[in-house]
Amino acid sequence: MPELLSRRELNKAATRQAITDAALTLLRAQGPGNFTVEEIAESAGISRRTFFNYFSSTEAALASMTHGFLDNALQQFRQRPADEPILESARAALMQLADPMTVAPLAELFTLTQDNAVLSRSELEAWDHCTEEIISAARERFAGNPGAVVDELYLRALAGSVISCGKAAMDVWFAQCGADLSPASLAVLRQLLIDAMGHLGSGFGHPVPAAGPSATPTTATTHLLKERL
Amino acid sequence: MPELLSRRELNKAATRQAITDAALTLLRAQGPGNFTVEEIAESAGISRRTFFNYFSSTEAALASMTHGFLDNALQQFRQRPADEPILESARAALMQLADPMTVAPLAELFTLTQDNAVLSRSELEAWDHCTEEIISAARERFAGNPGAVVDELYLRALAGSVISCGKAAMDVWFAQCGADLSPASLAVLRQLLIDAMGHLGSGFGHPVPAAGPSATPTTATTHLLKERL
DNA sequence: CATGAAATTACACTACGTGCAAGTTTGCAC
DNA sequence: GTGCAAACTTGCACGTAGTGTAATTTCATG
Repeated sequence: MPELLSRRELNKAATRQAITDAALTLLRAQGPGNFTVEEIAESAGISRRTFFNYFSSTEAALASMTHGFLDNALQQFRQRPADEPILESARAALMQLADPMTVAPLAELFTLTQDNAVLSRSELEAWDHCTEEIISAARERFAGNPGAVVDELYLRALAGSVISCGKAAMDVWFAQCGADLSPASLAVLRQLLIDAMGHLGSGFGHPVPAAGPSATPTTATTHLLKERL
Repeated sequence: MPELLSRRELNKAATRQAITDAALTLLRAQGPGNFTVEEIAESAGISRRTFFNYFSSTEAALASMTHGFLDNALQQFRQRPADEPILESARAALMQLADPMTVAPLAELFTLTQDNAVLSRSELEAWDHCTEEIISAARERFAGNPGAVVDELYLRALAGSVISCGKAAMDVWFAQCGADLSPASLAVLRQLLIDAMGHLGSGFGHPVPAAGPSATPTTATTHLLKERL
C-alpha cells in the first residue's frame, strides 16, 4: 500500500474533520452553548462516545482550529534563520498568517464566540499553549549558542509579549474589520501586526503614535525593524 | 444599625470565605480533581446548591484567590500618578505584590495546581481578565489627555505585554523558589519583576540582558539565587 | 410581632465525561 | 482467501456538574 497514510489514519483524519465541521455548522446555526455533544456526533455520523475519543469537549473540538492556526505560525517561526533577532522572526512568522486561507476559520470562529465565556477559555488556552511552544523554540535556538546560559525570564517574558502583541493585533483587527477577509482588510491586519511588533521592539516608547492603516508604516516602527523593511 | 456591613453582607462574606477555605483545604489534602463540589459544600457547612450560588465551579472558587491578587495589583496601578509612564506605573504596581501576605495564597495555589490542566485554565482566565482591566485603566488615563486619539492597538499590546512579563516573572520565581516566602525569595521575585519590565522597556534588545535602570539586576538575581541554592 | 425581601435548601432534570465490555474494522502473515 | 491481533467504534452504566423551581428559613424594617 504505497500511500503515505494508511487507511486507518485516513479514516481518523476524516472523522476528525467531520467532527469539527459538524461543530462549526452547529455553532453557526444555533450559536455558542446552544447545542450538545450528542448533536455534533449525530451530525458527524458517529456515536457520542466516539466524539469523546477525539475531543474532550465541544470547546476542544472548536479550539482545534485555533490550534491549527497557531501551529502554523509556530512552524513559520521555527523555519526562520537562527541568527535572526527573535522579534524579527516573530514578525515574519505572524506576517505569514495574514492570508485569507489561514485566517478565515479563525476569523469566523472569533466572531461566533465573541461574547461566550466558555468558548473563549479554550481560545486562551490555545494562545497559552502557543506561548509555551515559542518558549521551547526560542530556547532551542539559544541553546545552539555555545556557552550561553539561557535566561529563562527573558525567554518567557519575550515569548509572552510577542504572543500578547499578536493577540492584540488580531483583537483590534476583528473589532475594526469583523470577518472581512478582503485584501484591504488583510493589509490592515498586516500593518497592525507590524505596528504591534514595532511597539514591542521599541519598548513602547510612544504613548500616542500617529495612527493610520494606510500604506505608510507608522512612526512606531523601530530602527530595528526599519533595517529590514 | 449603622454598621459598615449589614448582617446579610457579613454572612455572605463569611460563607464565601468558608467555601474558598474548604476548597483550598481539600485541594491540599486530596490534590486537584480528586474532590467534588459536594465535599466542598459539606466541608463549608452549606448545601451543594448554595455553593453554585457563590461560584460557578470548583475552579472558579479557587481562582477567586488569583482574582484577589490581581485586583490588588490593579488597584495599585490605578493609584499611580497619571503623568507617569505606563511601564513605570506597572512596575511600581507589581512591586507592591512581592509581599508575603499578598503572594502567599497565590504561591501555594500555584504549587498545588502546577500540573493540572483544568485548574490552570481558570488562572489563565484571571490573568486575561486583569489584562482587560489594565486596558480600561490605561485608556481612562489617556482619555484625560485632551485631543489625543487613543491607539487601541498600543493599549492592548502594552497591557498584554505587561501582564505577560508579570506572569513570566512569577513563573520563573515559582520554578526557582517554589512556595518559599522568605525575604530573600521575595527579593528574588522583586528583582525578576524589575528585570522583566526592564526587558520590556528596552524592547528586548539584549538576549543576555546586561544593563538595567539601576544597579545590576541580572547579577543581583543570580547572586541571590546562589545564596539560597 | 408582622411583613416582605433576600438567602438557603431540597428536588428534579439535562448534559458531560469516563470506564468497561462488547462488537467491528484494519493490517499482516500465512 | 483464512486467521489473528491490534486498533477503532459503539452501547451501557455511572458519577458528577450545573441549573430551574418552588418551598423554607433568615434578616431588616415598620
